[in-house]
Amino acid sequence: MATIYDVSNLARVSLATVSRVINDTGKVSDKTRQKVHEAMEQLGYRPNTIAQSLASNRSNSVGVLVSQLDGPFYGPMMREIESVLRAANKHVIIAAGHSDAIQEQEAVEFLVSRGCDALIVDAEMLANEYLVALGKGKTPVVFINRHVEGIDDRCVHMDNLQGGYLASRHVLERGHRQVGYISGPLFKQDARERLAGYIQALAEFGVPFDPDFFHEGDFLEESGADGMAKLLQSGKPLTAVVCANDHMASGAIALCLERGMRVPEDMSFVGFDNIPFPKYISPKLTTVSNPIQAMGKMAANWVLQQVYDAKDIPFAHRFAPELIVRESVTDLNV
Amino acid sequence: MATIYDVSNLARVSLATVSRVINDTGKVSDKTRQKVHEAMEQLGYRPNTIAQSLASNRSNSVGVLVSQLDGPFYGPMMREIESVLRAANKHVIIAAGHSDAIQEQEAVEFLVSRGCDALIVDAEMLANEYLVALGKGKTPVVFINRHVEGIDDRCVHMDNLQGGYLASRHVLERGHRQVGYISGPLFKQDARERLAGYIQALAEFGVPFDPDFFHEGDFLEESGADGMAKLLQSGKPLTAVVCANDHMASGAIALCLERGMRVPEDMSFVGFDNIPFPKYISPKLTTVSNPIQAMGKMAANWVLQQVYDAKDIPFAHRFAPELIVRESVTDLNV
DNA sequence: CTGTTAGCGCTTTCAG
DNA sequence: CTGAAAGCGCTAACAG
Repeated sequence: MATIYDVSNLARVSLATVSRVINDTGKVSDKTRQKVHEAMEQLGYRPNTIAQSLASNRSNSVGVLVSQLDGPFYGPMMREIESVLRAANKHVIIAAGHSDAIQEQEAVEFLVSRGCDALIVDAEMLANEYLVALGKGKTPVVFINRHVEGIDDRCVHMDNLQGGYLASRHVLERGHRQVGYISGPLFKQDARERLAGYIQALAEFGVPFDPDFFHEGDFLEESGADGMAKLLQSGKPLTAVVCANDHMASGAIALCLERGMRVPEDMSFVGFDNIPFPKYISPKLTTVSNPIQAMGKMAANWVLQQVYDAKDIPFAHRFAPELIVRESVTDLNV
Repeated sequence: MATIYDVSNLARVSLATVSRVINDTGKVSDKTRQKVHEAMEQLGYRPNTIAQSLASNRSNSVGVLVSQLDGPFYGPMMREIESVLRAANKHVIIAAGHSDAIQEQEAVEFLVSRGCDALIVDAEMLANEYLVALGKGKTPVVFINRHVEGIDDRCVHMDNLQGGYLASRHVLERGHRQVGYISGPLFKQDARERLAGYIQALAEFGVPFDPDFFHEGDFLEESGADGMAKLLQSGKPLTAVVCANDHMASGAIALCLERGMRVPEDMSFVGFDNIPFPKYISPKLTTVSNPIQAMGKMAANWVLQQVYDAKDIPFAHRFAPELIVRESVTDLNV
């Protein structure tokens, strides 16, 4: 492999000059630049990025921590991040936290110790204090999918409350008054916020919150079924259920269908996240979009801008969800 | 940040000795080792991996090229790869090819030029010749999900023919004789092999291949619907369709349901890949498992073994698919 | 067992 | 505009 030294020899210029044309830094006469380019071409020269990193104290790599690599959620986000960063010729180094605080912390430390220039972190389990400390550390970090007080400017997140509100208002507008809610685990902020949106919508329509219509799940499909079973057990005349994510909605619907109920005729559902389901499932789920891809892109752009001095890109911290009306809510007004 | 030099100072030993205890290479007396460890601890020393890489000519990073980062397919594969490699303290650098030959090639070159110690490549569009050349290059490469003649020993793949055969035999065994096939694009090897399995099964049951019962799709959901429409158009009494992947099966089933047919009563289906569908879809799809996770793990282990001198791990090149019988095939024998 | 000494390939002052 | 030279932090012979 040719080195910068070979190039400088062939082009009859100094190392420094070659380095200058590689990095397009400082002034180099067109003629010299030309010579250097020719020499590089001829030798098939490729800068050794490791050496560059060592000398410049920059790794040109960005660490990304997600909780899961699989699932319909993080893939699209990763896709955007990778796409933006690679276009800028940066590495994307991934690590998975597997929804476990210890693994998440290890992953963060791994990425930091690897000399990542910046981190994009989707921390599901790590405590706020840890994140604040991390945010104050030397390595720039942007948090995705989470809003942490005190480091607001480094958070890219969606308006979960608004999402929960939109979902709930939709069923209320369609005349439902016995509206259940299957929540995510309440130690998670997004779950709390979505629930707050539900409560806000209820209040707006003058519907009291009924504990019998509430279940705290864990965002997994099965807990949707469990929650549904619990809501049904109350014996009260439930007509609709808002679920804090599509997975739980899926589980809840499955349970209803199993018990011979029709959806949405007997029970309406709204999900959350708008994960891609196969087209032939029926009914098609009304849900709330989660702009996860836009957030991924934004986080990557933030890194480009903060760390790699990229041109100005308007930065948005908070992304708005949108209600996606499909077929899983029946209209009681007609 | 403390350097190895600080540690050697504090511990009153030489740089070399510190390096030895870090890498656990060469002989160091317990007492010295102890001193060094204490010094490292005290300074919170973390080796600079960039410098390590430069000096040792190893980046400790493995490049992974997948065609898509999203979708139900590559996530689980990435998960295994990341998990194995991080446990060995190696970087995983990802790049996406987006099912495009040029992007795939660029991604490969990006990863190579980044000094990855090895590559795990899932190349969808790159030509065999390119892969062979790549395999002969300096950077060790393992190919996943593809069998390339001439570099068999570097390929981790599944037995697609057997998979196609299992799927087809299943419907034949259940008495179907008018069996359609919706194929993947035939320029792809896996699509050809799966089709060959179908043809083999037909032959075994003495059923002639009928071009009217064949459609070449592109592995996407929509082409499943298109293909189904075409098969139906022949007017012949089709009773079952084998699809080269679950996505197309999904599209095909959707079309049948839309047209008022019942599945599996009026039309049976077998898919391929066993991607996770929500539980409440009905009927549950009979399909063929794709041991993509096992293959990911195997590829990662191969890298550990070949490049990082890991302990011996039995290596399997070819993984067997399994038929997963669920509810989408009706039994005509009863 | 331990220390000395060259580099790895590149960036970056500092002069000229 | 260009060159010389000093490292970046670490590994790996080679002596001892």
